[in-house]
Amino acid sequence: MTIGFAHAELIAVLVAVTGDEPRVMTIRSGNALPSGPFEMGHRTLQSGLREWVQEQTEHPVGYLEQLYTFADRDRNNDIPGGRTISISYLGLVNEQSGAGRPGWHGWYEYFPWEDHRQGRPAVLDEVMARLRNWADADPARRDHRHRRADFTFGLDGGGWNEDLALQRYELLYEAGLVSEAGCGAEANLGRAMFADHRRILATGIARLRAKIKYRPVVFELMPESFTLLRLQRTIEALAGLTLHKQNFRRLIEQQELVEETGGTESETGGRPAKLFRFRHTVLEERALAGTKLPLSRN
Amino acid sequence: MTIGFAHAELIAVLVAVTGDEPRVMTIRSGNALPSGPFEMGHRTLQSGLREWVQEQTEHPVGYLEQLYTFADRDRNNDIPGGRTISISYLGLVNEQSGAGRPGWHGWYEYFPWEDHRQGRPAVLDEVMARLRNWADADPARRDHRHRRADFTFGLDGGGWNEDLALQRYELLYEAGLVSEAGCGAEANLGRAMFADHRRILATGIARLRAKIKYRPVVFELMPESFTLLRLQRTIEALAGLTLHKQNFRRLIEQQELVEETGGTESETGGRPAKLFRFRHTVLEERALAGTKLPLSRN
DNA sequence: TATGATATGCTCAAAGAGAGCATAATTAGG
DNA sequence: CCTAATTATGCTCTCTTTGAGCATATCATA
Repeated sequence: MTIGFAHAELIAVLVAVTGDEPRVMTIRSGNALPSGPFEMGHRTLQSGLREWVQEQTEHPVGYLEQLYTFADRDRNNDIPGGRTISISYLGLVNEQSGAGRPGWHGWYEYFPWEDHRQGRPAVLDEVMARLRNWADADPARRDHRHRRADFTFGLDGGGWNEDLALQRYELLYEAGLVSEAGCGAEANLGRAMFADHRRILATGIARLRAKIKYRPVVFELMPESFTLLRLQRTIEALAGLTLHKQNFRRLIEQQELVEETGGTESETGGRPAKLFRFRHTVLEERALAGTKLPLSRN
Repeated sequence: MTIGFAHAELIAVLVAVTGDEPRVMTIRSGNALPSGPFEMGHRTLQSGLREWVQEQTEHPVGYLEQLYTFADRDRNNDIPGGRTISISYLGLVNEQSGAGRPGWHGWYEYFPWEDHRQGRPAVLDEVMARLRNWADADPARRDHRHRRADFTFGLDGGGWNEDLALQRYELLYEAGLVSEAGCGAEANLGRAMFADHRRILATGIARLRAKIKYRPVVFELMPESFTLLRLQRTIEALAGLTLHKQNFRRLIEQQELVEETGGTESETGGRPAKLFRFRHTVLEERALAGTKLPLSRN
């Protein structure tokens, strides 16, 4: 069988949360995600990326997970005689290291419609208005487009679903409301990025938002010890939602994900909060994968 | 920045369920997964793969999802002057088309310990015994290994978790109990495959087992109309578990995934069963992504 | 000392999940 | 025709999980 040739490139979505803001590591003043060649010397993709990120950013990467591999013909950087295959990864960086340094930009700069922590963001009105225009522009697909818009943006009675970040970006792309899709910069919603990097970022956000619900990955973004409110704020930042405080504590405690360090923190302006640390042993203790199938016991 | 060169290859895990057995499309009498070059002519990876599979197998592929991209140095087929990047996909094929044709092999031929529909499979005793030996062989990591084995194989009180198929295979690989890891063929558990194809198959199985719980992908494996028991048996085949019949029906019905066709089927040996069909509109109706976060409404 | 703020404990109702009993509608066998 | 075996389908009951909110505790500060 014949073999195709291609150029291989790694792209990283590095995430940190500082000051209750989810951030992503960027280059070119926030216009692109860090990327680099896949070097032949490395044993695996994963180890190659890890080394390379460490060098370039001086931040140790905790959790690292493959996101997606792109090789579309219409991607930029197409070099004659071959194609570029981009393998993207999601990496989580501890809060401490990833602090206010340059290069870290807030997620919601790129996706202002994704942050619902202060209630429904105002941009959503504009977004929906323009989606309606787009839907109406094609009489044949009008209904389908309206339903799709309502569904992805939570107007169909189902409510806002934070996991649909990628679908939302893709819809806006299709509707020509982001400049990466070729519309003018003046028509662009959110901040644009180089090539398809904003799409890759959306992929990472969606993946992470889904993952924090069934795997204890948030702790990769936290310092060694933390208060429960700090943990809550971190998750809220990622999900773009606010959580019910008491129920959040109940959830964390009943899952036995954390244990008290014994210390307290009193910088909070109120009653001092107990400090907790992640129980690393849970990683080899439990599955945490909630089956929803109605099993029979026999 | 420099660019790495590589050979690109696509590998497909094509799944069908016939006669209550989950099957995978293979070549070389069941020793390898179908694979092929990534041709330059295609617009996207996905479309390229779809075309290629259609040609090679004459089966239309319904659902298609990227699994994982491998580029490890120690993979076979390494050609001097470059590396092979393998991009693997999971594809679902309708039962009808994928029927008893040659090339389709049952999953559990390769992973006999994964099928718990007839109760705990007998091989598990041997598997665990040999894992214990392996664990005891290294006094330093003994405890950790025992805990890991107990956990992945459900002996730690948590019970069997069907989603851990990949972790189980990886553990057996690490323990040298599969011939792909270099142990002799006589020591191998299950049926071996070429290179790392069995690992890729395990990845596909794990992904599919997890996915059927929150996305209505099973229907890609079903004929147009089917009875609820048929649907249940299909899911049971994939999960390697038996389900509680009445509760299964309740679940399906309350989610409004299906609607009656009006017809019935009486080949069942008992009371005739109503026929149902998948409500394709649910795909654009609901999210089906159950958030487990304790939201606050304000 | 009163006030504001956050931390933390607890309750109550509603929704969901697990298990199993009961009844219905067929076919196969006397 | 009658009976047993077999599968379909309806329904109940309990236990757990989730959603919401009240109440109390413990700090800093004006």
